[in-house]
Amino acid sequence: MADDLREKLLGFQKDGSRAERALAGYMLSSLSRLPFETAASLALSVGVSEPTVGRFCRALGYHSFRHLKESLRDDIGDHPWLIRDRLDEFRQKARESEPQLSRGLELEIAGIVAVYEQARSPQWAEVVARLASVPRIFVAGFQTERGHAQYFANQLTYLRDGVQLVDLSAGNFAEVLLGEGERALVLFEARHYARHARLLAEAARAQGVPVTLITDRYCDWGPSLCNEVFAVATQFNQFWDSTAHMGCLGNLLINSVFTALGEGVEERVRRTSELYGRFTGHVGNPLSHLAK
Amino acid sequence: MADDLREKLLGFQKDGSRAERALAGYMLSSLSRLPFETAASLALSVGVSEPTVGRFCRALGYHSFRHLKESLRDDIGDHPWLIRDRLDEFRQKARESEPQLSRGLELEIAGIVAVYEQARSPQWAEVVARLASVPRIFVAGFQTERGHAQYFANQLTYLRDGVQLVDLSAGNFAEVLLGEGERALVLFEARHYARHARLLAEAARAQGVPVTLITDRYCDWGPSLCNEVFAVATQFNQFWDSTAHMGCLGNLLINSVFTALGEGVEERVRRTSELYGRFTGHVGNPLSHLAK
DNA sequence: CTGAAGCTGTAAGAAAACTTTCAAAACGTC
DNA sequence: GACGTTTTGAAAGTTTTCTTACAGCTTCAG
Repeated sequence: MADDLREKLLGFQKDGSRAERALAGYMLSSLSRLPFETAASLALSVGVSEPTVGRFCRALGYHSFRHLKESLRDDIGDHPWLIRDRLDEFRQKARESEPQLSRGLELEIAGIVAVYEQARSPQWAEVVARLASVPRIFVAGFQTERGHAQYFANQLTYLRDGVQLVDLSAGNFAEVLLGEGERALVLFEARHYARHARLLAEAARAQGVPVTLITDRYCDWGPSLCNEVFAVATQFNQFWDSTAHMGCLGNLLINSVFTALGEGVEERVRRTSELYGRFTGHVGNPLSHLAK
Repeated sequence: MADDLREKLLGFQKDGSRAERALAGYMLSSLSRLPFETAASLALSVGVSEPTVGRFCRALGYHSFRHLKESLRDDIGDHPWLIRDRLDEFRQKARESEPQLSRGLELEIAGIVAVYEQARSPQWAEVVARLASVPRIFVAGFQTERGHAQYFANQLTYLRDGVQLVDLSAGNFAEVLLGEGERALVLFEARHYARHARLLAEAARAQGVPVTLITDRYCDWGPSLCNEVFAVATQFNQFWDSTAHMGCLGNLLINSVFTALGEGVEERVRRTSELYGRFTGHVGNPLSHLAK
């Protein structure tokens, strides 16, 4: 839509009336500051009246200036992007028949970008260093997040020794809390299933075990109990929350650990995957695509 | 000043009251979307009341949420607010130090777009119709894909009766293959762990059970054995494949089924989530964000 | 268990943002 | 320059956003 918007603005800048040209020009030159503007502030800056701004927005195809801003939010717009054509096409086709799908896609992309942005934070570097060095790592997740924890633990096991998925069925967290030596805990948690995760985090903290939390944006206890908190987007214009992006983040984390571990790790990956092959019959080498 | 805000938020995130922690956390994790928010939209997202947002802003030293936004504009002038600009910035900054990260993000976005494209296919509509109508649904996944299967089955159980995760520990697939009545099978599979999945698909096909396969782009047996095949991207310039996007696809599928089921389903979701609450202590209603 | 302090939400009211109406100004056409 | 059309702004109205007042709830010390 921003793509759309930009082109329309350019059009008005050429062929519009006096006020329209002025507005279009100003908006084009300060697109990135638009979210902070209001119809009144724009009117003042450009030197037109407030109703004119409103009319202009309607001429652009929006309902109001508010609506224009709204549609700018999370809109990846006219970026010269790798898949731009496909994205454009999708959005165009979906906009009429399934607008909520198009909106969901935008939110999802924004979520992924946010994940990758976190991978460049200092926090991230700390966790990676820890997961690459500490002798024992525990991974936990409850309810639907158990799947993420399991996936994460599995993958990490390919890279290094001493990774263990925390088992709730014992009814306690003895393995995490009573162990000896340096440890670290990685916790997957989402809003609706906080109880166990929180208890575990509290206990781990009390034991001096560093805790890394991967959660949604609504966790209110994470920062006070955990060493690092990474929040992923969970609302994609769907009927309820999805924690799928935790998988993306976890995966990216694994990848960083792989890089941090350096040389020797590839050998371990090969051996681990051989073992899997022997006992459960998988096919191929997970590193095969690197052998180019 | 923006760092000021950031630090204050971090402080509240740790030591604030319940509402303050929640607000601070949410605001920190979506700082770049803040200009698009309003006190009301924030309140809705975080699950607090509107006055609480106002009070919190005053505690942060601003006069109102409007005022906070206002000063954001001046203070972090060149922080990218539009997702397009954030992408730009990410690519630019990552290009020198972590080029593979930037490339990974591009691939990941392309993957998500591809997932959403599939949601508009005729195949998709067929699966959705089936999952909304058939009395019994079996979900299976092996190795790392078991997590996805479990997540999918859990979510689907919120919506309807008769969903069952296939258990491999029995050593056979009797529940799927010997049952009576109309059934459907949803299978999560990835390249390296194909054996079980393929056997199961073959057997199901022989029994006339329709099979929906969610897999990577390297599955060569899917189309000949399954009624529908959805392939997700799995290579994101990382040291090996990630099946995280299966979570996105599965989730989108669930959402379509939700829509297809129509009216009555919301009541079931509420009741299911009550049960979860009673037995495992989750917090809140997964549909709460729909209560507008 | 009790009471006080602090936190939070509801409901109603104030302020801001936006729209509508209408008349004046600008523009183009003859 | 006169006339009709289009564009624009002032003023008043509507909706949205934020604040205030107050009461219920939670928490925590005694």
